Amino acid sequence: MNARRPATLASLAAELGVSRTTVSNAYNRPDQLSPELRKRVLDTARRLGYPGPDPVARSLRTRKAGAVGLLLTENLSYAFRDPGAVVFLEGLALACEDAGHGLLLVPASPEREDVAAVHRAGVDGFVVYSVPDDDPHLAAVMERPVPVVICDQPNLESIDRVGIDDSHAIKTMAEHLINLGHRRIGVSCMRLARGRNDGIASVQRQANASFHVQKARLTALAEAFSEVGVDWEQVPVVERFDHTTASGASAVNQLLEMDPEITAVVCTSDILALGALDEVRERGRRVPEDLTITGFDGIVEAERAGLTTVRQPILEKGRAAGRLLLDTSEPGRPREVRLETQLVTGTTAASPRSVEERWFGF
Amino acid sequence: MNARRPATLASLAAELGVSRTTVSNAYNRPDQLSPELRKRVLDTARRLGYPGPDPVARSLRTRKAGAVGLLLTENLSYAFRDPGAVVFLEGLALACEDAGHGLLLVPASPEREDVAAVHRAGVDGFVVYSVPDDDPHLAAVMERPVPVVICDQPNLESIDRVGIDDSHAIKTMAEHLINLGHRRIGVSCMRLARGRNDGIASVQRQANASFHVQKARLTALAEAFSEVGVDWEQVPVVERFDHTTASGASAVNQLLEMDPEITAVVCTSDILALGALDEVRERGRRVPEDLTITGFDGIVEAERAGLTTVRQPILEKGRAAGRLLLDTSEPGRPREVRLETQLVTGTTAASPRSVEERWFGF
DNA sequence: TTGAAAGCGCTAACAG
DNA sequence: CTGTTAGCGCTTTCAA
Repeated sequence: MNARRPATLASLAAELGVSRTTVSNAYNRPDQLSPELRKRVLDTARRLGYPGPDPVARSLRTRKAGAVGLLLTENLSYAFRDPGAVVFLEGLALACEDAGHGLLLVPASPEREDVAAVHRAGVDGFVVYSVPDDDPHLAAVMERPVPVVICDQPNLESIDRVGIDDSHAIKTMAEHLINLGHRRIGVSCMRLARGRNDGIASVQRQANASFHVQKARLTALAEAFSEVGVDWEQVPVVERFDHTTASGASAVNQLLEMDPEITAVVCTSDILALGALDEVRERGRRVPEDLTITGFDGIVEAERAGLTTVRQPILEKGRAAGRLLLDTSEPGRPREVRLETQLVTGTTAASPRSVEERWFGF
Repeated sequence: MNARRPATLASLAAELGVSRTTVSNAYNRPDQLSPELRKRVLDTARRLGYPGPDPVARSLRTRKAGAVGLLLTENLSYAFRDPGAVVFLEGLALACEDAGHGLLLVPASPEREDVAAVHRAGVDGFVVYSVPDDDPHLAAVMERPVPVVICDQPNLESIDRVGIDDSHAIKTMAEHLINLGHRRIGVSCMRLARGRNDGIASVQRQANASFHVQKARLTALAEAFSEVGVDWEQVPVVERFDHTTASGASAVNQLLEMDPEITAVVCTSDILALGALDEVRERGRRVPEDLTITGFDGIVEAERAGLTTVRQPILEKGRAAGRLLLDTSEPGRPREVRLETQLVTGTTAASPRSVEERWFGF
């Protein structure tokens, strides 16, 4: 049992004294041969330990792998550590499941530039989840002669895409804060480029960001606040490479150091915001009384914490990406799915208190 | 760009006037040809839109897919909804990553018996995560001539395995409860067989359970409590098919209905326990004052809730499974990795109060 | 219903 | 350093 390379379709056919076609049909086209013969074939197969047609050989012949490849910026394992990514995966898995396809997670470390894994992947198409414009893995994916769907970023012409209107989404948040009276803010954002930079993100760096989504959000924030007279050049923006709550914590500290007078910290993700929230409270400041903190994504952890944030339908993004990829009818590519977002008014944003209030309490 | 089936290694070779070997070497053995020639090959490839060697054809030839398959009991998407499963996946992904292998999630619904996906999977081996003894998908996996590692269950001779000592683990919990003075308990457990059964699990059903892990835990509980004079036949045990907090909630209700006098509810998973915890508190009972509730697994949500539980190293299980599978040296199979567990004394278990105390408070 | 012929696209000896 | 020879194991017209 479980012997190596025991029998092939050909050897089975020989053993039975029938043609390979017949054996193949026994497995793939039951209606193409008599039930008795089929049974005989299958029985003999069992006896010989023939495990059925080799999937790789079959794939080569049929040009179908029955699997979807997923490429993401991060280490494979990261996908399971980030709540947003997990939900995206769930949605994608749902779509794959429906189509009877497997989901292949392609190992693509952001550090190591090992594109080989992309070349090795036996898949019928790729879903690319939120990678930078200049990602070499993405380039490798694009070379493969299979359909590709990109989620979130980058924003390539001629490629199917699913995402949200980041600019609009964060503007609803900006307006919310502006209406509350905030004019002096700080921004905590995610990685802006492939190179690690944990610190200030200059206006220059913001403009050159290779992560389209982050760039769009920063740009929209700048626009919205500029309109009410804020000089964006003066707004402290800090960037963190790792997407963790620890990053969120250190980022908020840096912001507060750069400008202790800020009344609100806008985070471009819930993870960063949750990290900031914990840190700030731990250091004795009250949220939202002393400081407003907002997030982006709408993950369940954020909801649980009462975070004021922007909710995007992450599960739907995954599902839509999978469907788009697996949809055989091709009604004019490139296609685009743009999902709706929604401002979630939690308990971490309030009007800034006047300086007197801050010093003297109520 | 992105044209269909544009060029093959052979056509490239013809175009260049060299042999296929040379082109192959250009990709796979850079040291086997002059840098100039290699460059010429690669340049021409780019010009012709040749995407590099076809991964499937290569796999067929080399008999390596560069991916490991994962089979689990549940729908693919479930894997991302269950915190324990997510952590397991993370560990497995870590191991795959290290080896540069992809991770293929094989769609295997517990309801639909579609084994085809297992046959289609182009992988170098399978990790099987916690499936019942009689799972048809498992049977299909076993037929494939590739290495297999089983995690948790079932407990097959001749197959590499990673798991914990379930019997010992839950006994530490049983002893803890017994020491606290509990003698009248109820048990909430997970699915015992492939068929859906949301309700009482008779002693008979417990004995016939096809999920080895659950069975081991129940058996060990029965032993431990029998030793102190408890008649296991009288202990209410309820089973839930879906592994959700909602199941945990309904299960605890059913237990309390069956025997309002129980002082502790032992759950065989943290998810069930957390569901029970919420439900019981919502209905006005205090935990642990009025009722003790315990879990199993040690997921972070449990820790956060202060659940008294048994922690098992889930991440390590995933990683160990991956390593075992990918470990090329084969020092005498079948091998087994047995991980340690640890009783976590949280705040949801305490000594049962006497009846008087219950009625009259302190 | 069954069989014969013709590759799918590639790599791995081995010989030059 | 380069080419020749032989398949990997299967499916699929097409004809019998």
